[in-house]
Amino acid sequence: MAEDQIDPDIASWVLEFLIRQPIKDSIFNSLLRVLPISETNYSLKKLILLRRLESQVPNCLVSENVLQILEQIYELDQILGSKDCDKILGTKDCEQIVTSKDCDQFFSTNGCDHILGSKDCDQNLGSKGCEKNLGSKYCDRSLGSKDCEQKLGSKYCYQSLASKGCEEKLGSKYSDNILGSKDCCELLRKVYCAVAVECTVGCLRNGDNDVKGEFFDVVKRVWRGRVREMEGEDVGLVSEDLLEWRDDIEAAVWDESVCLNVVERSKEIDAVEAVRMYLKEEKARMGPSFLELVTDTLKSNEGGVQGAICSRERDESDQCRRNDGEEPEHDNNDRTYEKGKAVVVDTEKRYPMTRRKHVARKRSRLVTSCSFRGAKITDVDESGAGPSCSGHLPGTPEIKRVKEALETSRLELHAVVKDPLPEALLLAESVISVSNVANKDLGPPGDQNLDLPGGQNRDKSGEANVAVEKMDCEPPGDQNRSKYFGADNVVSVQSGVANAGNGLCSGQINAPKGLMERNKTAHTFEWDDSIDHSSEELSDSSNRPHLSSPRQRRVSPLNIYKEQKLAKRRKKKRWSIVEEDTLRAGVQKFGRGHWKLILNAYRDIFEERTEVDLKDKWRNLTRFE
DNA sequence: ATAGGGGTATGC
DNA sequence: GCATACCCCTAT
Repeated sequence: MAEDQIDPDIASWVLEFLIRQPIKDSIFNSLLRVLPISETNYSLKKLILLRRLESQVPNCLVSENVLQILEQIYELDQILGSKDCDKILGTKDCEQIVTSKDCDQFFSTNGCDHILGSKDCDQNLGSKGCEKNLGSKYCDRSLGSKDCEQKLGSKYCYQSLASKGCEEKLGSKYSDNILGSKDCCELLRKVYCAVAVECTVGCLRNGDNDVKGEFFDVVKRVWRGRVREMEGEDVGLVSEDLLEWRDDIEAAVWDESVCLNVVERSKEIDAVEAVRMYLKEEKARMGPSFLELVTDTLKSNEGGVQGAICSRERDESDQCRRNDGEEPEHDNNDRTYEKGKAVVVDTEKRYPMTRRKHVARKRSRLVTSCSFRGAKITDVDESGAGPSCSGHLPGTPEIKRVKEALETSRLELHAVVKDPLPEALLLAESVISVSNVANKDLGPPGDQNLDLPGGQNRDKSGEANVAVEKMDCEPPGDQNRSKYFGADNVVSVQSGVANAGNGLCSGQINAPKGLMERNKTAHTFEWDDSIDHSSEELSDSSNRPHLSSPRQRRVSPLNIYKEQKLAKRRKKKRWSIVEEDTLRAGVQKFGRGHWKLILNAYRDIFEERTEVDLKDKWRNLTRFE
């Protein structure tokens, strides 16, 4: 793992938690950009796709975009459902899933311009810089198998990443929850069929002048394109129903009576409802987020942590440690450990957690100081803890502290909702903080400081420096967001966020924001490790873990001039086929001239486009017609 | 928010 | 130089 990055697992926990919350898509996009997500975290990717899917539903936006999402979900299901993860991780399948295209979607390299604070990425940091920070290079560097093996050792890889013994490690319950089941695949097929039909026949019902032309275009794109391609590749998403509809629709292209019949039959299909049902099913299967599970477990089981820790005391086996080569080879009673080294708590032994045991293990070895891509998330409570660990067995007070810290952070997360992004980071930090409490109090570290060997990068001041600026408030993606994933499971904490979110953004346009939309006001600043020791004035009076204000990178007047000059004009970006098709579909659905509506409806497709761009492009597309 | 004119970059 | 695509400005 690179030194200056937050632990990808922590990032994924945060995202996994927030994805179930009614947070605006734009904010979530920002999170996706700043948090390092493992390329192999397929379940999280699936959650992201499900959220994208859900953001389409409330506005009845059954478009080809929905088909694309469903196809991606299916691909992820295939990977998640595979028993031989080794095969997946190194194969073409994997590459297909984690291609640069996906990186664009998940990490939004375009948004990188914004995050890095300039309008011309090439000029200031270059596309290389973007890739380093967010793109595939970054992923490769921090999570790629080669690096992973070097840094973490194969054993750790085996534990952390989806591995051959996936089912064994994760437990059957977890597998059942996360991995795609046959039932769900069947449901997915039905949804796909319904959406494909709706996409096609919908334009016949709702279209205006050039109904037949548009219908034929959709037939070409969906049925002769997508469906035929899938059929050729024997993709399981293709059902018999789908093929029957394909035949009927093809016939409808040439035969008016068949066309009328198809339109009539299609009325029996409610694609939006089908998507809703599918989402409901998936939500029910996935259950609560890991963080909620942890807090619930801590609340319900007094002896959970203690048991785990005791277990650790007893079981000092190497499998609990990271075998990363940087780990000093001394036993747990060695008092010479540096502060910041993390203790390993084998949560699997006693922790009553039935799912994600692999991450539960990782949770317990969180570092005292964690970097966050140029920003640092550091230990908050340094008081009273010396450089070395006490080495004593944990007592009830320590357990209480762990629990209270986590619970307090959880409540604060929901109480302060003006800025969800820092909240997410706060949550991540709180997890780290809780871990720190355990680390300091629960004995010597058997594990290593994961990211900061020797503790060199630690901020001794105890402040948490996260270079993320507060973002503005944008309209909620949808009022129906109160029905987010896992709503049943997060009743106690969700309402606050939902209300506050709606309150903050009330009165604004209730247009759906694409999940991958970049936030125009969000930006981060480059961290300069060499200077910062000016934390005193930034320290928060509150006891909770806090995030300090970002510090802006110094920019020379020459560069400022360059930026201003370059800011005058965006970088030219060619329209993709998908964008063009989506624009056509949007015009067909909403009508020409409703550019803002179309943009909002397909925000994730029209990344970086404005309504004017859409208008101009339509002008170009129709210029010679 | 949208429409239309015009500037600029790019490819031929 | 021309055509085209993309982008920006401005009037409505």
